[in-house]
Amino acid sequence: MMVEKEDLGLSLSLRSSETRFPLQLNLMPPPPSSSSHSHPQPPFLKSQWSDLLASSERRTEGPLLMRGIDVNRAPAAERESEEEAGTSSPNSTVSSVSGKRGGAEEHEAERACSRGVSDEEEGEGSRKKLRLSKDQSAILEESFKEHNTLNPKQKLALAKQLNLRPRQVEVWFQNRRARTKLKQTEVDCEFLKRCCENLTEENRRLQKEVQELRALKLSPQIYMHMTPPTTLTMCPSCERVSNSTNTATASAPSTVPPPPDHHPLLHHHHHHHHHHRPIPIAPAATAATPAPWAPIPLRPSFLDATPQRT
DNA sequence: TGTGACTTGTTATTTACTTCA
DNA sequence: GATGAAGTAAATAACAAGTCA
Repeated sequence: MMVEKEDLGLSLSLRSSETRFPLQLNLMPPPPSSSSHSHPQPPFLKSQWSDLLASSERRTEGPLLMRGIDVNRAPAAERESEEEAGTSSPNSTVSSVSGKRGGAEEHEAERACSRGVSDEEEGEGSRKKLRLSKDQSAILEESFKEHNTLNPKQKLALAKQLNLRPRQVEVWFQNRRARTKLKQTEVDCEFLKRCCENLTEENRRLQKEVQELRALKLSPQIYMHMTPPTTLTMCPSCERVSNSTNTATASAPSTVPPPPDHHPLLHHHHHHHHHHRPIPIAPAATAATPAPWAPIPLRPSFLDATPQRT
């Protein structure tokens, strides 16, 4: 299933109700919908669909309302049939006809039904569109906020409530999911761009700082005034001097002058529980030893790739 | 431009059938 | 030969992605 395909890790949060926190990437698979995926919908009875087809055919005989809500309004008998079919033992997967499901016919029937007009009336290749009323849209939106997928029962109930065909409700939800996902992808993309910019700036700043520190450490004046790191060190907190090679400490206040150029970042703050350890002022990284502050690439590679849909 | 409807491809599930111990 | 488990192909539904109008 597609949902599983998106579980590769960068699946985006596509729920409109989750856009209140649009920067969140949904790395988890969506909750298993209660749709009939795991419990396939029982086939509609052929007789019922024959009736639907017949009623659909009959509609073409009378005057047609091609626009507005009337186009969507299914005959009462049809709606009844749909509801009956949908609510009859949804977990029953046994087909009475030699194990084959009548799905293709049902699908075809529903599609024919969903057109609202006959093929003759429709003309070649034209797509008749309805426009949902505000109320219908609002109810659909509300329902979508609650659950962005519909199980057959919900679909039928909603269709009945809205005087729409189940197929229309289904299409609306499919379109809604797709467009929500698109918007969410755009939002996430914007967020990632901003993240990248921030990180780039941060990286630039840190690299500059590293360069300054290197310059300070390499500066000969500093070394002239600095005690070798293996001899005497002083804890800046308690001003005790210790020898790095032996642990004997001088209780007297240190007479070692502080380095003239005391950069705060060179100063390793010592807490009292380890204040007698020497301050490790390491020599500058040589060419042989790679610097631990190897620059981070300014631009993550994943942002070079344009966001593409799978 | 927004959106309802459609087509196409993918995936999961069910069922019938076959093979084998 | 009968039987049950395991494997497989076909049919189907639901969905995403893309497109049309």
